Amino acid sequence: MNLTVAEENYIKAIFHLQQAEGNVSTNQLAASLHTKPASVTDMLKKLTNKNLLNYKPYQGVRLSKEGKKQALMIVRRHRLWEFFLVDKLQFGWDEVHEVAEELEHVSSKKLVEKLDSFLGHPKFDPHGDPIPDVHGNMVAIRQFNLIDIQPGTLVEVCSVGSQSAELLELLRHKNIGISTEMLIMKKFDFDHSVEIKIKNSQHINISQQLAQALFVKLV
Amino acid sequence: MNLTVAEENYIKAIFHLQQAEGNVSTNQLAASLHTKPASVTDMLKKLTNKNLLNYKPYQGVRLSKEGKKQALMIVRRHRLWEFFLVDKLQFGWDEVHEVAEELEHVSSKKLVEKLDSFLGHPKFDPHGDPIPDVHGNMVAIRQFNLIDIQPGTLVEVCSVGSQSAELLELLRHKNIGISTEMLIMKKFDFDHSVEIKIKNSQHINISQQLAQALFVKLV
DNA sequence: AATTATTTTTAGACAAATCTAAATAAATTA
DNA sequence: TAATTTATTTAGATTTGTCTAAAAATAATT
Repeated sequence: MNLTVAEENYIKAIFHLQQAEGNVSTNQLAASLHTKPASVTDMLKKLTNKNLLNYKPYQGVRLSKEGKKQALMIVRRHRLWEFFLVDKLQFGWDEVHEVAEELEHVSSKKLVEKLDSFLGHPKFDPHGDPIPDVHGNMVAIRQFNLIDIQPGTLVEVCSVGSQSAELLELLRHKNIGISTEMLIMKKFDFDHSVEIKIKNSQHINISQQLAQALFVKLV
Repeated sequence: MNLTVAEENYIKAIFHLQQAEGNVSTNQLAASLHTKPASVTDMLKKLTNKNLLNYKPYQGVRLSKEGKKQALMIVRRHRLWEFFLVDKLQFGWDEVHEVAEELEHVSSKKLVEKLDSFLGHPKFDPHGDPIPDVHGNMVAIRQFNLIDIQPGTLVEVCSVGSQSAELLELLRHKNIGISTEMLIMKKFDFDHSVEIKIKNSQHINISQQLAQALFVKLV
């Protein structure tokens, strides 16, 4: 099953839209892909012939089993590259999307698996979205960057943004690890640092850089 | 100047062919790109309109100044990605070409420059071909991988394949550095190690891994 | 120099992905 | 329910990059 760039973009857009809504409409897709409804109809027919979609005219569309499998692999590539760009190339997490849109279409199986190993099999991308594994499995819950959490919220650390020795050293020093629970106390505008309180411990301050490297879930 | 993948592939092919020969013929290009002469003629007209080529019907073609500039940036991306694949993702140097063919078309300026920094501004790709810098300048001489040199040859170290601490430690220990001259004595089939003699020093043995990381020129 | 062979270009067609404009189906509202 | 609005599909055209077959230019050979 070899897909063109255009086909992959349709599959990915349908995947994301059908998470929220049920069946995805032609107009929704056209808006999402910055194209016209007539073009969408054409492509839906084509992808239906390839058994990637369940599509009935006027009834909207959903991914077939095979379509979902393809979508998960595209999302996997996209999020792995986003992680690479932030963790290795020092991109800001807000400037990686467009570049990852291009890299995701390089589909060498070997490249993707070696990249995954090189990155240390990350579970979440820099936005906190889960990265599907090689079989398409991924964590269901949405994780948040600590920097985005409002004061007063109780959260639990789920994963860290990189595996660098420097980060791990700092985490050990602050006694923060996976599944550490913490209450967000205050955010300081001056340096974007965050004051937190770890269960049965004192208040500590976390720098912007560290907060951006911590992914948490609400408890 | 935004080029399509097809256009970039033509520019790159012309660049490589005009190194060897003078003007590049339609048939040569068709063979090199696995396409038909008629298709080549069409594309040559198109690229000529974009001022990337100097082309006269029946007279063959050469890159214009702007075309050469574009070609050098494509080659730069290709070789940087090849270096990345071998040095970071542990690909064999003989299996990177096809993947790099795809990655080279991702043309984000920022991506390429950050990748270059991340890799330590390498001067040669894993095949010993020079990597053009951001201005299109590159070393003229062809370098060779030490592993490919025949016994009896006198060579001089020009660059090393990576900047890892582990490699640098080993080189220091063996007293090998840039511009070290060495005579290749013997190659062992069992482990692909190489016996060399450094000027004014004793014979030493170099492992396959180390030999692959050393780039030399003939003296 | 005339003929033959090779190379290159032109002419016309095709698939992929898109578009506009018109037609049709579905949903909404009076 | 009928009329109207909105959503979707069809029909036909366009662009990009390719192709085959035929024509034209160049090169090689007798």
